[in-house]
Amino acid sequence: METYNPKVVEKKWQGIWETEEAFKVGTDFSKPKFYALVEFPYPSGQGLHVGHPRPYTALDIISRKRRLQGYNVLFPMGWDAFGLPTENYAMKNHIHPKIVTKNNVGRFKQQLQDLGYSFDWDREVNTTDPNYYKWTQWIFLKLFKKGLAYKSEMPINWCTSCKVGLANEEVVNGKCERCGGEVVHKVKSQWMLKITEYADRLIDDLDLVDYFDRIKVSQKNWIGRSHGAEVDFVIGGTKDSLTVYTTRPDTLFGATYMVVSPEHPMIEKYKDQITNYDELMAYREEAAKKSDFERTELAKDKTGVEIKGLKAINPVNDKEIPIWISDYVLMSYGTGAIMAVPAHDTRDWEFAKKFDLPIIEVVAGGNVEEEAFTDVATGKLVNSGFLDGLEVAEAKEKITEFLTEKGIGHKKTNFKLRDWVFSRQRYWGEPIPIVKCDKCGYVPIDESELPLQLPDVESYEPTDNGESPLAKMTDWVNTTCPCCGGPAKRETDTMPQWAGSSWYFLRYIDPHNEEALADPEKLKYWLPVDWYNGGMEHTTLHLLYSRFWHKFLYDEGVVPTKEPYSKRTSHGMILGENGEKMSKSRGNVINPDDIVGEFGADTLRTYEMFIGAFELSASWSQEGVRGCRRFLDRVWKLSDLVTDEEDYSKDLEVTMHQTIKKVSEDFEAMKFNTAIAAMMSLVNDFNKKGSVTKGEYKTLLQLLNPVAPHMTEELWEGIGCEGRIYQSTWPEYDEKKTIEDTVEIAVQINGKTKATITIDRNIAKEDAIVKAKEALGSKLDKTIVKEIYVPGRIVNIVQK
RNA sequence: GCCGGCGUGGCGGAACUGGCAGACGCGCAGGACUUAAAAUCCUGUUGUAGCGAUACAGUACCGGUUCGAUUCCGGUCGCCGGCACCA
Repeated sequence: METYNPKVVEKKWQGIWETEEAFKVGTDFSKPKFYALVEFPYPSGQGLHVGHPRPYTALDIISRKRRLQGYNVLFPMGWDAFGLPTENYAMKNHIHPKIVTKNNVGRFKQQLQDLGYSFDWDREVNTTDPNYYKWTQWIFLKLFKKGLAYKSEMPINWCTSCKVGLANEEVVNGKCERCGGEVVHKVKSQWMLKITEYADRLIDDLDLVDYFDRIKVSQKNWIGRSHGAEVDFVIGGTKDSLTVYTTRPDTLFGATYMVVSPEHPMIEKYKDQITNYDELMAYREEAAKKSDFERTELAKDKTGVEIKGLKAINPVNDKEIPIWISDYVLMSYGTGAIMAVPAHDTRDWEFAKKFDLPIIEVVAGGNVEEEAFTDVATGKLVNSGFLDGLEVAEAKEKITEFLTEKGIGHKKTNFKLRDWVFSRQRYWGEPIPIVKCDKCGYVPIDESELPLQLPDVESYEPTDNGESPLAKMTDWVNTTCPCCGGPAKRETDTMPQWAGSSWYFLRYIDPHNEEALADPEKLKYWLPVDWYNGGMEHTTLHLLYSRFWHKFLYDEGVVPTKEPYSKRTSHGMILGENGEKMSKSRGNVINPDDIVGEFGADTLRTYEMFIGAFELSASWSQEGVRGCRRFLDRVWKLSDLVTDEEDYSKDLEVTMHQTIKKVSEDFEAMKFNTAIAAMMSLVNDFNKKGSVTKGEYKTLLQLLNPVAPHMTEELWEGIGCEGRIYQSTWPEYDEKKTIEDTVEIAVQINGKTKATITIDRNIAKEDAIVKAKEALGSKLDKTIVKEIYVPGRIVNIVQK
């Protein structure tokens, strides 16, 4: 055969696959299904990054294998195309974001097609397509009608550079995740989604799914569920009480003061009784000025002011204790107030030391003068009246019962998770389908009016007062109230980028349906997604948001499953040759087009799978790419050594069965690197032997096909096989034939290998020991204490 | 600080439930082919000593369990990722 020319081969087969509709999703619902999903890309102006093909190739391999195994496979692709960079580019170059998106999508699509992925392109979706975002808006209306979308005046994270409100998740170290600009607090009326309503289920239902452990752990930490109690402290001289949340009700006897957040409403309420109100206000103002970043930066140095004129009463011992304000207590968590137990909480301890407040030990086991004793596993209660002598866990139970009986407290679960800030003061996003009427308030538009299309505007610049560019479109903004028919104004904020990506996997199932988000019968067949792979960076945001929406749609009867994805895996990043993250400024960017041009798509695919453990990050190596091309060249050249024999040759039969087993299992476990290594070994075996039977070669081509689909199709045809390799059946192995009859095992003395022997696999222990002793000969020179034989593995003689 | 992960040749990385450490690839060295180079093919390649068979050491470090530890346990150091005053 002539030399391997990927340029010709790859174009040829991409054309054939398209003509033959090779990867069109099957409609026979009696067949088993497999839904493989990769995160759809944001079509940026830079084109495909060399990191994209890693997860795409991985699931392309799984998908191609599943097709050969007889499944209906849904492996779709689309575009998460709303977003800031497009809008920024549009602003700078005065091109409509629609056009920018179209161009970028065109480029991305061509690049993906050049890589030979088996996507069914008839199911392509685009979040910016009105026929798509119609349903994003439809879901929003459902949320609104259920009271899960609400408007709230609240301090939001405001990026001073992008002039846009950000979700908590978009703020990294007090900076804007996108532009690195300073983030400050700004009070604005925002649309919020009540994800907190689903907090428990988002944790508990993780038991129903198969996710990488670290993904489950991150989700749990992010939701941050904690169990404790709320306790009421009476404010001295009033009938009112101050409620705190604590996870350590057992330490109640050690509460020597209280702290409330600087924004706590009780300060206003008791303004008249407070003698140092001005001082408190000054402190509050200082705290408000600090950005979140500064607040955490200065975490170690506690500040605060005592509220003079008010005291609280510790409900268990009736002691009068002071109340302080400090910015280490957050208004947004718990009740905005805490009971301080300096002996057993590190922050309270630091605060007490600084302001010289009493520290009372109530759990024995540490030295509370030196540091807070926070261990809950070992200590016993002291100085705690009826709790004395109990373990922490018992004391918690007992005190909570006591508080409940007395009506001054109760069990309480809290979450770190906050509601989702859903508004963006931006143009390039889904319009929120709500109008505001002075009489009727916020009114949803009628479903029949969907999609509510984005109007064309003159300028995409956000306004300085923080309003969306849409606000300037008075023709669009002024409308009538769907409820009373009076004059009303449209909502001008748009949805965040996370909206469209929260349900896109549903639309792939029935992308052209005009009557519904998707046909229920189809949803029933295809859901849940069997295997979803995506980046670790999306575990706390996208993954959580889409699980939330899915659960909501489940409650609404729209989707048939509680969870959207039954399995979730994550890939590692691809770094530059110097081991650093690829970036223009570091000058270490690899362009996938260049690799495809020089070596071919099959080589790029093979290399990215061979580069290292799939879930770990890996550095690029141009030499490594060359090595993979060499491997493919060797497979190619092997076609000259193919004999007519359809069976496996006797001497390689075991190796063949072993390799099929290894590759089949390793693909499933995403151990692509070792699967490829096994195929390289097999090729080395063929070359050593100088020939390969047609049967052996066909199997090799089928095993390699998911990784290098173009080349294997060409060779399949080249050696005169029937049909296409994509229509063939995944090779089977016989477990019995993966085991050699004879095996070479190690012979050890005291655990150190001294010789090897070749024995029959089923040899009796006695015979194995005899053979081993023969092999050791004079090395056995002491008294034998023990003889160990692990069948098929090792003989170990212990001598003294 | 807390949570998660990792530490193996010159490099990327293998090693099933504790059983011959270093598969496979890269690089390097030597050889074949060539006028020559590239490409390709063959041989070697953890370190130390030895011509050699071989011996000893060796999976971040210290210790433990075991006939036997890269794997399990305790401690130390280092790197990466996430969260970060969440009461």
